[in-house]
Amino acid sequence: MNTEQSFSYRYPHPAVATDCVIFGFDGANLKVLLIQRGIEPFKGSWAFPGGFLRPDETAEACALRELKEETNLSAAYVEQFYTFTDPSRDPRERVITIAHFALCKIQDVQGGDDANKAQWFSMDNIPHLAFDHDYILRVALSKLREQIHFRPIGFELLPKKFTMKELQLLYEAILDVRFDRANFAKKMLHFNLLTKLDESVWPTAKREAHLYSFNEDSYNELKKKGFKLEF
Amino acid sequence: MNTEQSFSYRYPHPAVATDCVIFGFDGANLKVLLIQRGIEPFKGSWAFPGGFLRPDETAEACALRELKEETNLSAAYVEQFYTFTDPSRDPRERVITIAHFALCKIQDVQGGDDANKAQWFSMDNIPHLAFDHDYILRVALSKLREQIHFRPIGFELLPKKFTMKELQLLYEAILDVRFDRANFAKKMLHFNLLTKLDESVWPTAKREAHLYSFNEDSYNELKKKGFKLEF
DNA sequence: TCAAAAGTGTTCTCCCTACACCCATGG
DNA sequence: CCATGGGTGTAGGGAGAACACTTTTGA
Repeated sequence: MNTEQSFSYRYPHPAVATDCVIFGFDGANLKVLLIQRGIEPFKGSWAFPGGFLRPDETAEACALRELKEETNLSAAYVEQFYTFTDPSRDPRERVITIAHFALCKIQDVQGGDDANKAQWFSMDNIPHLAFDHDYILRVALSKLREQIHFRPIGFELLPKKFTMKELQLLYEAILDVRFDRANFAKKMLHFNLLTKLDESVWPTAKREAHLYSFNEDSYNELKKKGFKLEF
Repeated sequence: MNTEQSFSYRYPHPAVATDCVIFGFDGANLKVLLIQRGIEPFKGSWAFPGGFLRPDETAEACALRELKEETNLSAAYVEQFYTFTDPSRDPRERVITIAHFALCKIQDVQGGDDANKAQWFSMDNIPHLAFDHDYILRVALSKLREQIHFRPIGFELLPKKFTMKELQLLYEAILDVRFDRANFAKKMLHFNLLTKLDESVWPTAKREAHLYSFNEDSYNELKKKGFKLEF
């Protein structure tokens, strides 16, 4: 480090913010929660919830706080994925943003939306976003796709109990692929991450389907040994 | 975004820096290039090269500039991997650092080291580092291990021409595993990323070994279709 | 002459793939 | 009674793990 400059750092400090790309899953499509901006710049445009870093909080704490303030979500899984530093990405002054993605069970957020004009959008129907948020979204999705190979974070998007079909639709939506029904189930059950419950449901019609839940203990076991989810 | 605060952002802005974890490979061990600090705080301790973000440069440009200034390296592969924001990570004032890792061919850097007291350290023999750089190094290594599954960035650490043995040792060093010689070669050749050259060398002793080079064209082909390197 | 390094081949096993088949239900 | 969706089984192919064999050289 060029330590002479450390104390007498003569350049103006940029503002530092965090943004939160919130993913959800409605049973068929991957969704993103957006907020409509009330003031300039980009008034009326949709954007990710976010805000400025306070003196005593980490980026993650900031992201969680903004999440709570703007969407009433609290316990979602949050992970920092990239910091965007283009000098002209904010027209007012220089703002760098530490971007996070959050995964949440979509049913939790139904309700307290109206105040902030928050709304879920399907990934294939996203409006043009404020600032460089279009770009940020693309990066977020590609990082989510990478991460899903190392941790079963997909489960954060599902309710506690879910059918094999729902799980498959989720992975298909995230990775934008199609799987063979039978083989997907076999592969998933191999990992020993799922607990087959005694309950079952009639999801849409026709036949009943078993319910599964995610087994956190098995996951912690697997983590120690190291493992990879392959798709 | 809480836009009321955007203009009249009343909190002091933290200083923003970049740090560069520089990985190299000497044919046997994974190495990290460290710089000995000349002034307080942590005077005499080893740390990563890094410095403060200037008003008109991106984080990546800053990382490349610091790399050049402090180690004379220029064309290494650089990738941002995490931003560290703990409020007390710098004892002087609040500094957040956008951390990058750089991969470079170790032979390129031999030479212009002395001025800055730069030195290569083996991963299994790292001294206690300044600031939170011990922690940053652990994160850097784990991100490097993740990335190596999606892009063949390992080749950035090898000279233009290399033997299969060297390639294997590199992957073994990065992932800290052992591979079967025959199976590793078969797997690598399957990807079609390597060009077998007509030349060969006597690496250490005993028998001659074929030389290979990394085939960028095949890699770009593969990227379009999407692929995974599995180990 | 022997050990080490490089190149090559072989076998076994397991898992992924691609289907096929059954069952239960609602229309 | 038939289309649909859930559950399960199976044959084939391919890839990885383990290991054996050969060749060439330096000590």
